[in-house]
Amino acid sequence: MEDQAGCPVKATVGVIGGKWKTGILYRLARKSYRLSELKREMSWISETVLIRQLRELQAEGVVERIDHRQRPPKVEYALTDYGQSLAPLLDAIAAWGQSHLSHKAG
Amino acid sequence: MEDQAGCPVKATVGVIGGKWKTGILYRLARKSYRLSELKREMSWISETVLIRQLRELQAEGVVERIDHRQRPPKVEYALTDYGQSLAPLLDAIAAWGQSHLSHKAG
DNA sequence: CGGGATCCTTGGGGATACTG
DNA sequence: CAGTATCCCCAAGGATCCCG
Repeated sequence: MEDQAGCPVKATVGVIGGKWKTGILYRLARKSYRLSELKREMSWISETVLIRQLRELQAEGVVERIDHRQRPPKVEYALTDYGQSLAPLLDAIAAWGQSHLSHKAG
Repeated sequence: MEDQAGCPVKATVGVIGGKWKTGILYRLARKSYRLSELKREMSWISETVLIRQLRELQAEGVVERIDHRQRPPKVEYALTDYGQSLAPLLDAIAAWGQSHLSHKAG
């Protein structure tokens, strides 16, 4: 049962399709974040999973990890240049969600 | 641990976030489909799941089921007017995926 | 602060069989 | 053709403990 590789929609979902990835990317599209910041702003995600999803986004080349090599540790996460190409998509997702919430609220 | 309801990104993901939903919606944005057509074009999805995801999309109000009440049965699926508002988003998803595939291919 | 290693849990996806 | 009804499974998400 081949999975019709090469489907554009699947390609995108493969990158941003984790449970929290769009939320992470949406934030990173605005500013770079320290890990502790992300943990605070998305406190409903377990730390393990947050880091795992960041790693996967790195592996896809859309997020970069910037280690400032300081004591105490300071590590930032940001979109790569390539990841920035997702910005319009992320905005579209947020915009539709916004109108959807209004729609449901009446 | 509240899940930060009211987040626009989550609202969208809640609607289109199934494993195959974007693929289904992307097709329905172009034309209405009979169930058997969808099954053929997305033959890698099990029938059970395909129908389940269609039901969920109906429940969200973005897909409508049109029963022509014929023998043999003829049922069509299409986007609702509201679902049509997803079209730009679906295009953006497909467009990014397309460029992503080129990106990886070199 | 920013992780890695481990183990547990769950629900979304899937296979199969049957029906009007 | 267009479904429904079950049962199953595993990968993704999550909790916990430990570390430089």
